[in-house]
Amino acid sequence: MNDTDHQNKDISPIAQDAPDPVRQEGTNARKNKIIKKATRLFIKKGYAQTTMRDISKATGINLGNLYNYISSKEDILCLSFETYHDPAMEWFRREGILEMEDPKEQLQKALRQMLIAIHDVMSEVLMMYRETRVLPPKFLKIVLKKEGDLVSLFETIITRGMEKKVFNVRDPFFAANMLVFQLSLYPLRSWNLKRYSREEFLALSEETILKAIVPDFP
Amino acid sequence: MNDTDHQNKDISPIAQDAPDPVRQEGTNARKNKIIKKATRLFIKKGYAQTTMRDISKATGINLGNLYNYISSKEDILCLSFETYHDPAMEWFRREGILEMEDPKEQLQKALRQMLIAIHDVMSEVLMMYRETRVLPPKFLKIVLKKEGDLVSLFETIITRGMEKKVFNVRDPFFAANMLVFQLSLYPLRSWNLKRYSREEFLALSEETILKAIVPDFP
Amino acid sequence: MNDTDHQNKDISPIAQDAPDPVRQEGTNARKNKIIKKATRLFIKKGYAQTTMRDISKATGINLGNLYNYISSKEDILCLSFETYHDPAMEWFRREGILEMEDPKEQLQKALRQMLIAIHDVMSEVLMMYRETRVLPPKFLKIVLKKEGDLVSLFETIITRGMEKKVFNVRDPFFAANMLVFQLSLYPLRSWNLKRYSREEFLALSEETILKAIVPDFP
Amino acid sequence: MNDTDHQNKDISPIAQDAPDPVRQEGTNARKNKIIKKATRLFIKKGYAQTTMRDISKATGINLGNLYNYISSKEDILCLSFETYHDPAMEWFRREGILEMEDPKEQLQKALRQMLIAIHDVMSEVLMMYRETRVLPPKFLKIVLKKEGDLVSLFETIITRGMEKKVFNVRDPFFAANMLVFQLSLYPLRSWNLKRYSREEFLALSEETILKAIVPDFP
DNA sequence: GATGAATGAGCATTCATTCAT
DNA sequence: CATGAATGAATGCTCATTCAT
Repeated sequence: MNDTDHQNKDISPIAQDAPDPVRQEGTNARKNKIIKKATRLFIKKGYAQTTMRDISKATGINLGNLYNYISSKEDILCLSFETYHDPAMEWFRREGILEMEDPKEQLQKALRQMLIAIHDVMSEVLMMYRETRVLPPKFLKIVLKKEGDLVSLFETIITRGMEKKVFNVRDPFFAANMLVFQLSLYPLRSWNLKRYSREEFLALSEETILKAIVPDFP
Repeated sequence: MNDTDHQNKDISPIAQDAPDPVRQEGTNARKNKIIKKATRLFIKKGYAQTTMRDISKATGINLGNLYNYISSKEDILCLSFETYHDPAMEWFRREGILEMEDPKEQLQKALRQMLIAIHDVMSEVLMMYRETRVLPPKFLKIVLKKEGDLVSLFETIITRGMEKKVFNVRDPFFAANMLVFQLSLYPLRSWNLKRYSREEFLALSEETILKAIVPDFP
Repeated sequence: MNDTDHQNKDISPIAQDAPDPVRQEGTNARKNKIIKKATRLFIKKGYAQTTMRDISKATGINLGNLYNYISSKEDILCLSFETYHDPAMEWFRREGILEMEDPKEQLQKALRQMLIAIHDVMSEVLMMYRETRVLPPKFLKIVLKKEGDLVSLFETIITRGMEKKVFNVRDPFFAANMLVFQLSLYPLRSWNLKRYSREEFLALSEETILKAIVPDFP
Repeated sequence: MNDTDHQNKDISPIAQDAPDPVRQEGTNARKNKIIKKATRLFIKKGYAQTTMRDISKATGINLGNLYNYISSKEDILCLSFETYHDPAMEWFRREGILEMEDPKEQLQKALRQMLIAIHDVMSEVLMMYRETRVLPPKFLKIVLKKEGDLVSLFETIITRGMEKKVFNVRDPFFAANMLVFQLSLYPLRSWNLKRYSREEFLALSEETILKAIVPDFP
């Protein structure tokens, strides 16, 4: 009731870099465990089909006790989104990609970075595509905003490349949308793409995506 | 009790076009109505959040009576997949695309056809992406098979174009997968693409997709 | 959700007088049974300590099925209040007390009427005193309004008697409040009043209450 | 976590008045604090709706630690009854009312004393009326016994007044019951009596109550 | 004494499905 | 075919109380 829900900024991956590991580490470890295990269940069975009892069993944490770490089942889903959604963009920014000079190199590096990131959490991405609907409206807005931001980032890169005449697309915003969407090819279509090794897949994706933007590629 | 929201105006169009007044028409019309209304509910609220009571209310068919037309809630989902999944490929075949000579023209026509088809049932496509997980394994296999078939079709076209040197991709199977995936851009990303009119969107999609396959396009 | 709760004007005791017993009698009978049995449980164990399972067991109606007749546990409490709260005032009005000429006779009749009515549902009155807190705010307002109306009725009677010099109180509104409160003596203090027969109790109450209002009574 | 609502200003007044600095004072102060804070919660939210966590938060005493001072939630309720129930009668006795000669003066003083006492703890009285049901049978018996004793006290006074011909009631025991009940008018009906100041209310109550006992009053 | 994580029984409510009529 | 009451297992969540530290 009068508790503030969603005090969950504390699961950011940045915490791993923090030189000060002397906190309520136990509590956080528990919380992370819940998120991780629950995410696996959401992936395997779907959010609606996963019960709190499942999560209790999977984490080994007593059902009632679970609620000392999270505030509701929905809360876990939101936390899961935060855990697997944010890092992608964090990594993106951290690499200083926005400061790169050559648009072609810039696009290529950003693209590869994202392809790898998404490939490595592909089940989570698939789950998020599926369960977005269940998010509480407030949180949904945040998620879509972040997703929109990622598109904008690529739009900026593409626009710069257009001005420098190294890229050629009819509509940078559309191209950015398509590009970001294409990043999810593997998570959403992995059942038909098993024949490719990780490296093969990354190379093929990169080439195919860039072809639509960079003339005379490769 | 005093419900009056039985908007029964949407008898399945197929039933109306059929020149054959088969006797079980009534039964079939009912079944189609159930599928259609249930699909709208699945789209709006999600499969898990839609109750049989919702479907009963939406169709105006008594809850118990519903089970005279369908055998379970899951059954309705499968029927919904069939209804909106099959036509796409049916239209595809019906147009005699497979018999066309010029690969470029062939690809272009097939692509446009599919883009239109998917754009017009985009909500249904989005729903299917979301709820695939719920399908019983047996039926899931069928759905994936069909989806794989569609990819194969495009693979065939692309391969022919490669042989005729009018297309240029590194891996036809991969290209076909990416192409089929790109078809779903609108259903899955419509929230960020509202600024485009239907025609604008179709043109942009077509161009972007072809660029990765046809050299010197347009 | 989109059902209209509290469609429960149909439990008024008047229904018993109705010459037309051809309705959804079955449903209503069930609902009344639930209210009645649940009220007994609320009386015996208290609202919070009574579980829906208790009510299911007491009524012989399956737990899930219960919800076809009522919409929530809280709903049952409200229905119970309506059932046992309203009749008192209905009876009051029906007797045409407001039209009586002689204030003394009028007050005496009204008082006796109410004493009897309350004596006969004393456990229910006690329960209502106890559980008022649990009512949803909206419904609580209605209940207090009705209670206030009853006080106003007596205030009117007393004021008229004052004008006619047959009553003597310093403050009619206060006197009416005290009078209405005194009506509940038996429900709230029955544990200490067992020694009196019903008739003894009614006579003593009437006399004691009137003494404070009518000079030289009896 | 970051709670700061520990309003610890209300150490029990009894502890402050006590001239005896017993060593377990700390423990007793804690216990009194628990009772006091819990009572406020019982008043505001009801016994069933108040959780031990609420009490822990309100007192600033750790949840587990709470059980070092009280033995159960029910125990707190009993202690609360004792705290607010006993003083009334203590004050009564302390004033030496039982030794007074003139019955009229005696009744008037006793009555006023009780009216004031109850008026000042009216929320507590209301709470006790509501939650009596929850008391364990053994303790309930004690409470009712005390309440019965209070009635007996007034019965004695009234009987003496009858013998001295200064009072006139048909049944002293009934009159005493009614009188004691009338004392609770304010706690149970305060929502309809806000228009009176404390002094107005006390005067009106006194007059109305006495009218039923003392002939030719005032 | 103090802490707060742990326990597990219990609660109101929902819902797909069945079945007698 | 149609009805709608009936079933009962399941679900998310709460909470008094205990206990190791």
